[in-house]
Amino acid sequence: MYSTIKEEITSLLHEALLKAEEKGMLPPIGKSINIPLETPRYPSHGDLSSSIAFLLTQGSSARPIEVAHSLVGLIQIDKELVGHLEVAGRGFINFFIAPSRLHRFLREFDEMPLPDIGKGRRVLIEFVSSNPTGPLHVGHGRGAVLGDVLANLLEATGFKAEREYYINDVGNQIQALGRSLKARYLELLGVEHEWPEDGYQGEYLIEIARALLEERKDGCQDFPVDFFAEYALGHITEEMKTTLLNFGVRFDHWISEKGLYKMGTLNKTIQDLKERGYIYEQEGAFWFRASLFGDEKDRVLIRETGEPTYFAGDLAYHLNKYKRGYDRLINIWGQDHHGYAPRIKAAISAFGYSKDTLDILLYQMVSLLRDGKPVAMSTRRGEFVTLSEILEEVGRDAARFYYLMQSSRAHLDFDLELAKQKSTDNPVYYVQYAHARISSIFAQASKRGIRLPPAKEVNLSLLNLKEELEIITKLETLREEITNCVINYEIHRLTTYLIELVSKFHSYYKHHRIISQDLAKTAARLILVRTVQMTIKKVLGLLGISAPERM
RNA sequence: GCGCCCGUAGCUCAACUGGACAGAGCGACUGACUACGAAUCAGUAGGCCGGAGGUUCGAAUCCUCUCGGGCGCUCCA
Repeated sequence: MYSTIKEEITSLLHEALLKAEEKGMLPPIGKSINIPLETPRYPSHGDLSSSIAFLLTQGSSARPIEVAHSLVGLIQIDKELVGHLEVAGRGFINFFIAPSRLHRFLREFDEMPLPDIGKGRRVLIEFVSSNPTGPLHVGHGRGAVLGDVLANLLEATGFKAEREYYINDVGNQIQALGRSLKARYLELLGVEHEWPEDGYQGEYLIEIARALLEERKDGCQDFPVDFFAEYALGHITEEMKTTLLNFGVRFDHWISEKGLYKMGTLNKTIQDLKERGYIYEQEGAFWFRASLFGDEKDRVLIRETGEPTYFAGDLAYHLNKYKRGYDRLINIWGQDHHGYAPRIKAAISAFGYSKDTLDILLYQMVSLLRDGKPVAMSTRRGEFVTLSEILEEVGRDAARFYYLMQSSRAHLDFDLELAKQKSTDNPVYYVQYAHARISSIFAQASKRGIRLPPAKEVNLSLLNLKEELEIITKLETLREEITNCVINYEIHRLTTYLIELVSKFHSYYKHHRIISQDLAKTAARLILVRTVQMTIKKVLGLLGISAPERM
């Protein structure tokens, strides 16, 4: 099993700590102490730096710098790992990685899998799940990319991840959708009709009405609203599937709310809750005692009218997910649903599932900007730019990268002009360019009849320039970076990683020849840039973005 | 009114989850293509991390207050 440089140095520190405890130099702190070790901002502070001495002296009169020195005295330096180390500042311990350790990383790169974090555990990611009353727009795009990339990351790190879309195909808004389509249909026939008060005014319904007319001629005037609702739903979900596929997002399951009702899931769930004593009747409605489980108040499950609320269906749905045997559930929601989280968490704990098994990843709202000005959007009024239009205008790669560049916790301005610019304004091309550039180095090499031997047969110690060692160091941190992404759901870090890596490469390329008369050095450098290329490709792949050979 | 999130360079955003001197890109201004792709590189300018207190060896990061923006607070979904 491969261990990272960081893990290896951490264990050096760990051993030194144990020794110090044995010798009575330190009070026993317990072996479980979390040893801080991080990449410092400044290269002069080493490749990795630990502030452990500060931690150890907290609350005592001991001086960090002295503790640091004694610890350093106890560290068994492995010359193949650490070039040298020093105590600096007021007590930091700085490690400088031995070049030979970096060379070993390159040599073994091909056989190095990503860390197995999941160990085969099954995770269900539910995302997008937009109401099927109209086309997808920018906001849904953000959820779609986040969910898709998170699923990719989980799969790459040993989880068994499945993607799911929950279709809310019942309820008031679906009725409104049906009435709206019927109105449009009658309109096309020139029949006198009233426009429904809560109708959906978007153009898309006119198109769907035309399709219906084409298919069924004028025989549907007296059909019930349900018929029209069904027809509209079919069209809209098909459209959504197509858009998502164009965006590179594929779902394993499309779950219909109506389907769950038909299976009796809802009734069973409510019955079950009743037996557990978490339901009471008041003012003609049935309430769930959510406040017993951390929600701020109780919630209605069955309305006075006898109809279930959306929450009731969602509760049944979540229970259904658990019954399908997943170890962990992830829901990706827009920030506008955050108030809903305690409710659904209360529901699952009422059924005995730990709240920790459901992670709700919230992303902030997205505004669409054109010419620097926000574009107002409303599904109901039919004013919006669809995701499909954005994709057409910006392109899949650029759109995905744009979404992924910033933390999901921050509000996102999707600026159409910025996103589609083919310049360094748009880092996606900066990254892809590096990949294409390396391809062309290899084209050049083969034109000159150079063939690249396996890394094991190349003298990698010829890679001793500062820039070269920095690039390898950066390559080596990928595993850690990915681990952090998976654990903290901070996907935007991968785009930052790529930009940093690629910037080091471009600079190196500009200043040093890869292919030269010196065959041994050429081979070593080719191994280096090939590893850079493979890394770019790997990460872009996780982000669902192509890695072109030329552009 | 209550709750959640966000305020960092002119603009869009980072900052390894409490570490050492605050980091990129764009925009502005200089410079670099007769050897592997200039969608690139090298450099200059730009900051009271919204504000005020506090916690400690150390704060953009944690706590309190405050100002500004977003989103919630339905028998809507």
